Amino acid sequence: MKIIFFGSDDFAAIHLQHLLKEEGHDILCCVTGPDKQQGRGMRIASSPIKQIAAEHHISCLQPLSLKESFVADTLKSFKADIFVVVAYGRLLPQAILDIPKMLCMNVHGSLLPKYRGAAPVNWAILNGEKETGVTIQKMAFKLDAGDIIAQEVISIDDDENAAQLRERMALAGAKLLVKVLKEYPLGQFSLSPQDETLTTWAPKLTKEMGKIDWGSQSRSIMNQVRGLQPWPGAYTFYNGKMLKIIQVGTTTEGVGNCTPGQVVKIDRNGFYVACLDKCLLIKELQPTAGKVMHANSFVAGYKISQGSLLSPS
RNA sequence: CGCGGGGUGGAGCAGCCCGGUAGCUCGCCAGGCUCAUAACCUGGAGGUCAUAGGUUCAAAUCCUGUCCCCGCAA
Repeated sequence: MKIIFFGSDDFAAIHLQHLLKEEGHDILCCVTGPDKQQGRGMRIASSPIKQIAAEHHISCLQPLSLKESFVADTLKSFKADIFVVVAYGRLLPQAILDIPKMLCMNVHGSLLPKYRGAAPVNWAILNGEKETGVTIQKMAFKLDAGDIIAQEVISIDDDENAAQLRERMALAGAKLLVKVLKEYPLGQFSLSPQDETLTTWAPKLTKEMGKIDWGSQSRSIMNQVRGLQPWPGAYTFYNGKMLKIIQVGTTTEGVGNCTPGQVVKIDRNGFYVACLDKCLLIKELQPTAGKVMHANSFVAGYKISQGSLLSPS
């Protein structure tokens, strides 16, 4: 099939790679966001999609906006069968959606109509879901509201974080995508409309969401730590310095007379911090300017002891 | 040239400002105590102080260059 691929991040990259490996598909062009200055030193970085496209000698469009007039014209000139859109990061105008012969297809990281929006994987974990999934939809102009072509349920492991889950889902999504394209070579996809009444949203994450309130339930803090990986990460402060909390575990340890955020106990596994209901075991963290380290290393070097206080600022 | 932190035995840190003995918590090895232990006691091994040069009687420490790592911000 003649395909034009829209995407930007690593999640999209995995899908693109699977399509490239598959016989019978012709990736005519990739569309991704423009290069921008980013990262330490503000160097110019390009998306993983652009890099893969370059390796495979596929042309790459990086329009600032899809409304620029040359974009639609260029895309039309390829006479593609399908547009595949994965984590592209911006809405496709109707004028673009109408271009491909068959349709625009999107892989979304949730079981639509649940978790429509930018960060479905993170929100599933933040909300403590036990399972989520990937959905392939025929794109409509309304965000993530298209008819469903295929879905696959994926269970969420109890201490899996969003980065790990996302990687598994990218693989599952890529395989499902390849399968769907193979099953319907003529584009006669089965389409089932979404039940709008079941719609929930997964809006973009913010830095602010990462701030840990030790006065919350330990389970919800654990979900926060898991769900905000790798960005923005859950963080707290010790002696005025920010600590990113990378991995935690549940415990049965009570909080005693300790106030939320206080270190109740230290042992081989890490250190135990008082939350609202019980303690949370800190296993792995990262101080500012430091690398990710085991809690024990942190205790050794930063002189954490029973009664030390982690605070929200 | 976006802002900032850092590279010191296997791990994490202190020492640097104010040059002069290699320090702390832990791990590791050996021995001891104990019914027993992730506990406790004693002893031990292990470091070109990132790297190149400079200043000095003397540099982890002061000056200059280089490499590498990380946080913020975007």
